[in-house]
Amino acid sequence: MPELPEVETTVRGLARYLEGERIARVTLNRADLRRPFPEGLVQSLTGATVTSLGRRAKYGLIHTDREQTMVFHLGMSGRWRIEPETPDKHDHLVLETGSGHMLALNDARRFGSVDMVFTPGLYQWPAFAALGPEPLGEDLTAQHLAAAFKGRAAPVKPLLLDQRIVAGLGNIYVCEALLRAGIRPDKAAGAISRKAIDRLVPEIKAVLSESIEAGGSTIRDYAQPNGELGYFAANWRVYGREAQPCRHCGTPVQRMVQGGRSTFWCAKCQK
DNA sequence: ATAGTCTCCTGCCGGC
DNA sequence: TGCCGGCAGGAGACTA
Repeated sequence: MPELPEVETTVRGLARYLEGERIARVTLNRADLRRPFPEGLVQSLTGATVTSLGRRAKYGLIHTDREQTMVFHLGMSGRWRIEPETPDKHDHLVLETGSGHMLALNDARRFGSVDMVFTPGLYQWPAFAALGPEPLGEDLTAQHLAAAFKGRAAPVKPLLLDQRIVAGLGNIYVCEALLRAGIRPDKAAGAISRKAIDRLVPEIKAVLSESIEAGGSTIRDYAQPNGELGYFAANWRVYGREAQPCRHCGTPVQRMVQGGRSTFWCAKCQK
């Protein structure tokens, strides 16, 4: 499910149930996701009060009053289920708050992760230290991307999925941003003009912002027992639309595989 | 350093 | 109906 907008929407939804709340009970229903749950996770969280929530790239952050932050990643299939009416076999970690809310981290494929990190050193944590700039922040500039692309023979699309270059983009929004900027996904990154990069940066920010806004407007859905939080597929211009007309020019959308992952693009709009 | 491939895991969908 | 292959939002470990 989750790219940056989905994680952001998830965090905002969780905040309504967790911010200022004491965690009364933590239940682990298995020992691991992608990696084992951290040692002492239950003990670290139980009795702690959540001071605030946040997000870095595709990671959600649950800060506690013990200088410990629970860092979660949703992988491919992760989601939080709010007040689930019935347990699900993929509810791997369950939090119960002092005021009786129940929140279940559900992840069928278990590509996600949970870590507890010392809050004051959070951004020196190795996984975070390696991340590139937040795409919605001021650090993602055309200059930054131009420097990252310089001399690179690799196609631009897989490079934009590299979290060291931009932190938070995933397969869907990279496809969408490249379409909007009119850049071929298989163009060598180093061959992309500064002018095209100047178009790309605002389109990255726009597509992410629009998606967060759409998510925010349907945040009510998030609180439903099934915990579904969909992508806003109706707004996609190319992703998942092979052979359907490009929403800009009507030409059938193409699909190709790059690095083992599907890329959707328009041969007419993207040069 | 860079580029490309493979893998983890489960669920779903389409074809036969 | 049931089986099988292919595909899926991510990312890290490999290899050349």
